[in-house]
Amino acid sequence: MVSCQLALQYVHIRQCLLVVDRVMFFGTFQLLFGWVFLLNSRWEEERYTDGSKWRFLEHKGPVFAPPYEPLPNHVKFYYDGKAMKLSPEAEEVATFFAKMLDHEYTTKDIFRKNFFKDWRKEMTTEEKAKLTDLKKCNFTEMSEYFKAQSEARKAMTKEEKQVSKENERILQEYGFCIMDNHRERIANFRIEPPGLFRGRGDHPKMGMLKRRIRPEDIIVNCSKDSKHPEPPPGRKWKEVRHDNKVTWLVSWTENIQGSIKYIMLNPSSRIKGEKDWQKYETARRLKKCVDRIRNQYREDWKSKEMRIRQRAVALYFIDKLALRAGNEKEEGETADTVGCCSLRVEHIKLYPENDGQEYVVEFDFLGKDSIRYYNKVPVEKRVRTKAAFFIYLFIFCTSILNKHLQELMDGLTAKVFRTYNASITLQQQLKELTNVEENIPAKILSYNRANRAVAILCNHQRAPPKTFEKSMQNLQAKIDAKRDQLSDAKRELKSAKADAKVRKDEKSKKTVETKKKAVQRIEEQLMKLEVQATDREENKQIALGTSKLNYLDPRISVAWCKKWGIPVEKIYNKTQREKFAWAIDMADEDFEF
DNA sequence: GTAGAGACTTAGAATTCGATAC
DNA sequence: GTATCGAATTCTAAGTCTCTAC
Repeated sequence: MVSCQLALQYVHIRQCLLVVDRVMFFGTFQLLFGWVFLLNSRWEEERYTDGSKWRFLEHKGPVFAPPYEPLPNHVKFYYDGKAMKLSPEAEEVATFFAKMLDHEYTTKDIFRKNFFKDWRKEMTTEEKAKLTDLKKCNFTEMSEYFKAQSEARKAMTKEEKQVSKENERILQEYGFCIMDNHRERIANFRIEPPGLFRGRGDHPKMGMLKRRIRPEDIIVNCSKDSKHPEPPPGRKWKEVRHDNKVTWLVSWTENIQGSIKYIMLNPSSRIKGEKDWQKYETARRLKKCVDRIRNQYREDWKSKEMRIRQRAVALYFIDKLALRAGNEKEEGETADTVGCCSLRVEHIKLYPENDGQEYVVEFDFLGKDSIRYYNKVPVEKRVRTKAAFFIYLFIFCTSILNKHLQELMDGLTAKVFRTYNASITLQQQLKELTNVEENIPAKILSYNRANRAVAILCNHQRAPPKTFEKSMQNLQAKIDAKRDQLSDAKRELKSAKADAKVRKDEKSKKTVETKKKAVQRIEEQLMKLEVQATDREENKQIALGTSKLNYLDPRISVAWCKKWGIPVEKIYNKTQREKFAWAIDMADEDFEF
């Protein structure tokens, strides 16, 4: 606990020191406050005991999507083969569809149906009467126009620079806020532009119109004593709130699901960094009592109460397979996806014996983001018997499960098991796979393999990149060329050696040395390419970044780097290093998760 | 105890950036 | 200088979990 507090304090101190770096942007005023903040630690304690998340918050408000620009007259929309001028409202919605014309979405019935229904709401009475069949609508010319525009944008190098200057200006003006005397980066300061809703999987609402968000929809959150963000001229905010128990700066309600959207801080901010660190500390606490909890749920399999037996089986799956909790969802409102507690009978098959293994459970269901989870696992005999009850009779409620977990350990929820099992797997895999003899590229391949083991555990998949085959071919071509280069270099070395044997002079000896070095250099380059190819092939369908960013305690990776003298830059890019700054500064070689 | 709102994290796809080869 | 392609970044959907009102 003491070390946790020290670490937390350290993070705060580091944040204050960062103010020095930021003085270029922010001036000495900020620097001065940074140090006052550093010295006034009592202030900190107060913030953590009264439940507030901040003392002072000031920002400029959100950046709205640019207004709709009507299409030039020569770009036509056709209905039933005839050109037709649409009203601006209907035209805007039509452009959303036109921009997606090449996408598979526009071929799906639900998407088309939802789009057409919402599009008609934006039409004038005459348009409504005339446009009755989506099949007769021709958006090709619109689509071609947008494609040409995007090509032209790519070609304009100089003007592009103007755009990025403008982006930088907007970033500096709206992309930062002041929270407790620190200038913090805002994650998503731009309001989501209007468009067509793209749900994942078979989403019943795909294609619906995501309406334009106006200042009147926006709730702004800031300090009472701050300079409040101004709405655009002649407009009003929905509300200006001063709630320091929450971390969001701006919120609005979206029209598809009726859920609230937020503008929050960047992962590099103090508020997010501390939360992340706490998450890993909870997972480390689980490590200390996981044996007791595992014994307990094994014991519970024998319980006379079915409720307890089922709970124990669910927990076993969450622990062993890193399944998500699986909250209940409103039927028909979202894609049909499940997690552990919402599994249904059709998602599981039970085998007394399968492929030479006893008591096998086969899982086949769509999880978060409609990613398929398929796994066949041998389980303990009792589980198989209880699982039969579980899937027939029980749809377990996650809040009851979490309540039980809370009793087992303070702060324990189903999600903590995922964090714990992911991090401990990485630590074990790194120990197992890192070979002392290997050079840095080979060690990094081992590091990536350890990461992949975690990604497989957490079922982090991605669609193979469209350019995958081509990129593999390119890499293979490079490897072949390098191999040719190597055999040429070896041949040259051989002949230089023979030459030196005959001549026996200094010049030919030097030539041999130079040729030797060339061979070594090419061998190293070749190995690097081969490692890269292996890595890319193994990564084909695995979303490596997800586990790396959300489940793996960065101190494990940083400690591994320190142990093998590998620069942290080799495993974390700039953004990742900013997010994990707390860990990079703190972790040492002996860190044990 | 339960439903729903609210706040926050986790997630893969889409887009943009920038290094490299020519 | 430009084209290409992989990496980095952005975007926003889709989860988890807590809290509150009944």
